[in-house]
Amino acid sequence: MPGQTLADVLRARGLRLTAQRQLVLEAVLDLGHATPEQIHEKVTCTAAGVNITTIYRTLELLEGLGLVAHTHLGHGAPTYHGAGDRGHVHLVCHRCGKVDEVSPDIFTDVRRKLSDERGFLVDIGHVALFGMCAGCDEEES
Amino acid sequence: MPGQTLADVLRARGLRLTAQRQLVLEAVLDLGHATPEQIHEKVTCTAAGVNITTIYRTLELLEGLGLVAHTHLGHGAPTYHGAGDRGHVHLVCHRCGKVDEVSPDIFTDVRRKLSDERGFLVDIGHVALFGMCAGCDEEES
DNA sequence: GTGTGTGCAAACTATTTGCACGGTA
DNA sequence: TACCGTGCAAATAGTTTGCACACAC
Repeated sequence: MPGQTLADVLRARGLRLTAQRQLVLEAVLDLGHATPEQIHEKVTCTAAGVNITTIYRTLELLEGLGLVAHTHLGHGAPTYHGAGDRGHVHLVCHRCGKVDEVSPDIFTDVRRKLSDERGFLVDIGHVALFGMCAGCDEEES
Repeated sequence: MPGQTLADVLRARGLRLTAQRQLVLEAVLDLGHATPEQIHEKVTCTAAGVNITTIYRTLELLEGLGLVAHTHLGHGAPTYHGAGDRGHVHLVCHRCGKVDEVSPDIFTDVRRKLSDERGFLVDIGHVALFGMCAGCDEEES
């Protein structure tokens, strides 16, 4: 029950629970991967009149609260997803733009190597791999 | 001698060799990882008056010719590098913004797994991993 | 009632496009 | 000479900021 959690987290910091904040969080969790604009669209379906500015401000807030996280999936459109989804790696197709997810388990070795050899701690929730998906690969030929 | 190559590649497609194109390519190769703006700055040192528009158009052209490639390294700033550098993975520090590189060899297993299990072909030249570098990790505590 | 959150408009950054001139081939 | 490439200005997309009103507490 995300609504509960949101209220709690907000209250704990002396922040206010508003319809917009609930809607934005709900939209993010619901859409899975979404740009601010897509979230705006979704929210607008339920509550017309919510400003895109509010979407940006709310996303920033929710990210600060640790409820959502964002990833850069190319060109420049950041996409947001629930922070509970931490631990999924994005596969982005260059050709069709489709975004898929895989378990971060396949990264275990890479993480260890980078940590040992470089002291670099990979943030799995923020990883995106670009390439070509199965469908587009077939068409390619 | 990239200049030679550039001339050849351009001629082969009936395109023209211009000072701007040479300068942009040189800047990209020289800077290693650079945003369009940084490239513009660099080019401007040598030849003032080159328009940022030209930088964008030239980068697009050079990328089409396979001479340079770009990667998204966060927030939305695309960075360009020589296509000959194909096969390096970027490590981007969330904290200090530093960009490091590692050999793509560490990705061999991941690539194979994704290819086998998902049919997804990872474009190594386009990979960026986010996280925290050794230096920032020490300061963090 | 008080102060935070929102909407609106404008500013800003990054990038793209249209058009006329200049330079390469 | 012919046409590509460039510079300039304006358009566009994405995001941020300032300010006044409204609503959660």
